[in-house]
Amino acid sequence: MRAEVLAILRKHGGPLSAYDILDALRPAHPKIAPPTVYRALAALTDGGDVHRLESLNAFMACRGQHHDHASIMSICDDCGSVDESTAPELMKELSTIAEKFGFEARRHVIEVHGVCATCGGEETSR
Amino acid sequence: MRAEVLAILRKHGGPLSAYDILDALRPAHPKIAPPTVYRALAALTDGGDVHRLESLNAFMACRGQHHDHASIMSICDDCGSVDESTAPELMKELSTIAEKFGFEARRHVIEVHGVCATCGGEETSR
DNA sequence: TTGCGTTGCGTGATAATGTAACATAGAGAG
DNA sequence: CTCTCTATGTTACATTATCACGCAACGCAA
Repeated sequence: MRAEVLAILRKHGGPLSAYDILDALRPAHPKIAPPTVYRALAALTDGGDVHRLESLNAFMACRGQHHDHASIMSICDDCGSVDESTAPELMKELSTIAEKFGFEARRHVIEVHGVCATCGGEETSR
Repeated sequence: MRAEVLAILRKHGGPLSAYDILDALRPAHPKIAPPTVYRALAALTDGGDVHRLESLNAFMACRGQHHDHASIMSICDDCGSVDESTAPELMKELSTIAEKFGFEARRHVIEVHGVCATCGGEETSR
């Protein structure tokens, strides 16, 4: 089941809601219900194969190889595309900031909303 | 209405769901419905008086003075407390990373889950 | 005054997202 | 075989969020 969910996410490329995935699974599994999908997604996100986009309530296959460190998700509010990038040193800074208050960081959620290159056109040279 | 919602959030101090707020408003407004609360929250988040915690589906009064730049929300997964901090230079870095792909950043969501000083200080394996 | 646009809110319905609780099925160890 | 563990199926429900419509209040200009 996890493999099927992962395949759907990879094939689609972009973010999908749990219920989009549910619909995609229905042809093959007519009787499928939400808990099955959520369980598969939980296992996949735990394993680092899938990211959850908290600000979209959606899920996306992790591109590239598994990394322990979290990713920066750049979300285009215009076309809905999402780009994944990493910046380990930035994560470290972030953890350090939290640690100043005795906070022990375990999971980073970093999502940047904006407009992607395609949608933004070409101006805005800063 | 916005003022009432803001007062409730400030008084509580921590994060509240929209429906928690709804319940808090019910004594004074017996006929209140979800759209009213969501409209007030939308206006308050737009104005920077309230933060939305995307990974909790909750809302929190902004502490300190209004800042244009986004905040880093440190969320304790144990006790639910949330600390707000800022790091403008880190935001800048983050925007810069996104800009490498031609992405124009407009809104940053940065939420760090972990264990706060109070909860982590004591040994607990609940 | 009247008319007009804007804004905020009420109302009812419904959509979208997520979980709890318990039942079932199959693999592997002893 | 039987026990146990894990994954999944199943039913029902809980939580979070939005849509569409209408109305009342306000400011403001003719």
